[in-house]
Amino acid sequence: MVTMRDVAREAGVSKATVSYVVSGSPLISEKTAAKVRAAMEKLGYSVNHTARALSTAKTNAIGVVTSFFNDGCFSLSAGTYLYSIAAAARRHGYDTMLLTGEDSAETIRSAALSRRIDGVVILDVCNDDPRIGAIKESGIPAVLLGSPSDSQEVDVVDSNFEQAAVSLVAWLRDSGHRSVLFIGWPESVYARNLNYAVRFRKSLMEACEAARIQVSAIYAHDVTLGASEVIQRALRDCPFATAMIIHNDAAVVGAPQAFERMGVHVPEDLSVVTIVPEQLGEGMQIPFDSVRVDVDMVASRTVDRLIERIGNPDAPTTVELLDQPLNIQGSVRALHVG
Amino acid sequence: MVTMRDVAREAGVSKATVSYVVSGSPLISEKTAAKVRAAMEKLGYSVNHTARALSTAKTNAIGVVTSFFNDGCFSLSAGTYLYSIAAAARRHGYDTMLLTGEDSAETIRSAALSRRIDGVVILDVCNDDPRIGAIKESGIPAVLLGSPSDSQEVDVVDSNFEQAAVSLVAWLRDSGHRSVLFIGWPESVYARNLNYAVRFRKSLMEACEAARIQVSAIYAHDVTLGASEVIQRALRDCPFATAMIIHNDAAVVGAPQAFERMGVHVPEDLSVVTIVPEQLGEGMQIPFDSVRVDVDMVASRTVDRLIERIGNPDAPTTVELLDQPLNIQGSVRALHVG
DNA sequence: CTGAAAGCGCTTACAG
DNA sequence: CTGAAAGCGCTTACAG
Repeated sequence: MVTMRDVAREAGVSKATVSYVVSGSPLISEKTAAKVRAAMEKLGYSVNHTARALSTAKTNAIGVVTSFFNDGCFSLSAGTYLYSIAAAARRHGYDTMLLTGEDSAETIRSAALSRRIDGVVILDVCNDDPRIGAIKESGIPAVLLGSPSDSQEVDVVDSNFEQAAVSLVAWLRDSGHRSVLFIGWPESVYARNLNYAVRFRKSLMEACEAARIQVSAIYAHDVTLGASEVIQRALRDCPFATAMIIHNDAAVVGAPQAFERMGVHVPEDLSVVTIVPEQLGEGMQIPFDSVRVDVDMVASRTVDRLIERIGNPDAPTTVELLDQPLNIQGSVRALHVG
Repeated sequence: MVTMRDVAREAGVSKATVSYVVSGSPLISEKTAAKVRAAMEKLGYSVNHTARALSTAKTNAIGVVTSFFNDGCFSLSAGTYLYSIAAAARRHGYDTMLLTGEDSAETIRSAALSRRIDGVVILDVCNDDPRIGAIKESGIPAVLLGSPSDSQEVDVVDSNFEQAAVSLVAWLRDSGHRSVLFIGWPESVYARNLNYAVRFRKSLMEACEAARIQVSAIYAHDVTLGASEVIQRALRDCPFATAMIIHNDAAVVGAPQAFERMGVHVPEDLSVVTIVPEQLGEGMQIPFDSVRVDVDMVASRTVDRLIERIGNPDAPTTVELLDQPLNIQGSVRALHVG
């Protein structure tokens, strides 16, 4: 292994000078720097990350905690968030560590205590999430990608699911719809208090109430892609509904086939709106008017916030809910009010 | 931050003794060890991972390199592999670093050079994968989760796609089928030489030839879940085929709806077999006779192999292709030979 | 503008 | 069975 010592010797300077060149200090003359760079090049030197980390007390790595599963089934969008977070971290010069463990609160605690990471992003946040306690205890810089009812002074960045619900309801209301079906996640997701599910539903119900829209909620049995069953059930139970709001990635993906099978034409027979991760919408050509969650942007902002927090542990905490755009595709029909 | 010094002072012993206790050396008397443990407990000590890494020249972390995408669309199973790899690594006491970068060969090189990780797992391996060169150059311990045509003396662990193809063909042949449709990944996937796609197809074609089964291959336009289009096209083009082999996760997921829409009954009108990640099969209740790839087992074995390699860089390299079981669900009809 | 030196928090022969 | 000491490869005041 070639170290700074070797480079220093080769270039005829001291270790300190090499170090300054590596970190790009302007104090070093260009002439010396060139000499050092030549030596590094020649020897194939690369700074030892561990040694630097020990010296600076910074690992330049963040952790990301995710369960990967919701309700026992592999989450369709977990990978997307991971990817976007890792990419954003890299832009800041940080590596991303996958913090996967049985007991994720414990995982956070030990990662923090052993100083393996400088900060942590929490995904799939629930209300009363035990991981929040672990963060507070260990004092590790953290950002919740999710907005629990009580974030306990931990930074929050997330999509604005409240606004999303409001804008979808407004769109249906303005188009004259007065009776809608809500297709949700499995009940267990709400029971676990997963914040995005709970927040969207709550806001949706309130918006419908305010708009005097009648809602029937139907929940998927499980998180499967063949979720057409729930849609079928919904339409049977509520034949008078003129519109459907879907918040369930798998059901959104399965919906076009379900409609086709049942001979339901969108929007002639039924108007449909949804909320989905943008990547899902693109890749799968979701044909519904929908709020598109820009995962890359949300992840990016989350990492930005974490880096800021690492840099300034005492700054006041913030809650950022990012509005997501409504994408109109012609799946909502304007009803004649009569 | 509480260090070994603090613990040593508190317990009235030397740093060395504390270190031995932490690492569980049997040389320390139980009495002393108890004293030290009490001090650690009292002060809330936890070993500083970075310092240990510098001292031992081991990071206890592995990297995993994945593109997350195949053909521009988010891979349905990427997350599954990541999750299983991270879990397996954890069992060995290793952390998992997400190595995501534009130029993944370069990413590997720099991670290796800066000694951030002890070894690396490569996913989505292609024939002539440039990352293999980066591995050889940097000399970092590595395992390919995938089996390229030339693995250049790098360890390989993967599902046995050859055997999978053979067993699916045998099953169709024994059931009397003589003309089958093959639904593959988009052509771009084969063009990129993604090893699992290429290997499965090649083995399939050979097995069909040997069994005197006629094959028509149809490729998806893109990797979308609404891949029913390709199935529809296939059935139109080859109405005489009695069976279908699908190797394309998205198409497998979309197939039941596609059949339903087209009024095709399985297995009465058409026999169907597939190969899918087990997690997909479970979660999505794929109703087809299929080879189920046990991702967890493959990932686990991959990590085992990597840890062995890290422990013994000079051991001979191996290629492990793991047979996957055929799962019969009644989607193949026995034809009367006549 | 550059170098000598201390220090980051561990581990590990080695001596006792 | 335990401790003093060197060393891992960096960074960073500090002195010059």
